[in-house]
Amino acid sequence: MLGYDFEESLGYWLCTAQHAYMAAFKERLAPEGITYRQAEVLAWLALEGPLSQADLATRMMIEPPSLVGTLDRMEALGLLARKTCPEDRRKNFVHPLPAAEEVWQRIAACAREIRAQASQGMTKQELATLKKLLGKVRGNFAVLETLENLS
Amino acid sequence: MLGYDFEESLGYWLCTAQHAYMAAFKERLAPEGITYRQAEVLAWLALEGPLSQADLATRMMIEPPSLVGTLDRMEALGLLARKTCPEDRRKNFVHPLPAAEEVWQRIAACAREIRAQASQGMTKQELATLKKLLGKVRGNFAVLETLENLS
DNA sequence: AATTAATCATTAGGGCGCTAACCATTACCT
DNA sequence: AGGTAATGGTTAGCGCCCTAATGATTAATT
Repeated sequence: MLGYDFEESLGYWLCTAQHAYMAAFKERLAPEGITYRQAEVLAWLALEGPLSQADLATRMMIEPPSLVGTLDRMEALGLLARKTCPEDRRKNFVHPLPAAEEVWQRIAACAREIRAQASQGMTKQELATLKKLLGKVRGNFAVLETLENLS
Repeated sequence: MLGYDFEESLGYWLCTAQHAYMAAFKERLAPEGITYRQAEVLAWLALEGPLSQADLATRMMIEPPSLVGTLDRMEALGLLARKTCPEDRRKNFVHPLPAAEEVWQRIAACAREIRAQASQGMTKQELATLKKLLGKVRGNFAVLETLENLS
């Protein structure tokens, strides 16, 4: 039967921890009437200003087609607007609308709460170690992607 | 603008690390003609034998309706069969079929490879620390769920 | 200048997640 | 026994992920 032993696997711990984190985040977001991905769009726009859809998709680590539906819904909600770039008329720049500002304020508060809750009972040392090791995990896979891009 | 600073957030590291892990896993699984969730079904059945759909959903940390489609597809592929339980005719027990065995062998090998790659360049100490801290994160959210269940 | 190649957004189609609502079956309870 | 939960699986409807293919625009080539 070739037992696999989930508990031993790093993937298991990674998935359950991330699942718990995201579930808590989504739960806090629900009363605000917004989804996680919509919140992330507002976050990136708040941080970097208007972005093209391709740039936004890169930052969110999804493919451009995956973004279309989310932007459609947010546009319908009056949270943002797509404006074609005059210099390159292929591009749409995504602009947050005034209604987005107050929503973003509440969302950022949620994010900070969740962040604090996630690291409860951890020393600064432990937190730094955790981030460092998670970065190492990501790096262990990123190497391969780089090599693939060279072929 | 109330900057949020993604890099500082534990959630950011958690999501990117998990994303890299899962992307690599799915990529290895694709040539086997199977998806991640289908692989997970086979894994649980291999570990615990036939399970009801509700029990399977609990282990996979999803809701029972989310499992229906995946099981339908696997049944169509001839990987498993649903059999109604004689003692409680509400329940379906999910049984792996012979075709699933060879698939599971290859999948388990993939899982072990990814697992090894994820922890490359880490000492046993670091790995243990990482698992422990991830467990702590999960625990920080699990507490709340428990309290909610009491209300 | 005209053709070819690359880039951007979108649609189409499929996989997987959720909640709410619906049956069928079983458990509980007066 | 008979009515009322509670449980197990399903459907319906929506959100979000992917790849492959399309149309529009811009860049690069010859």
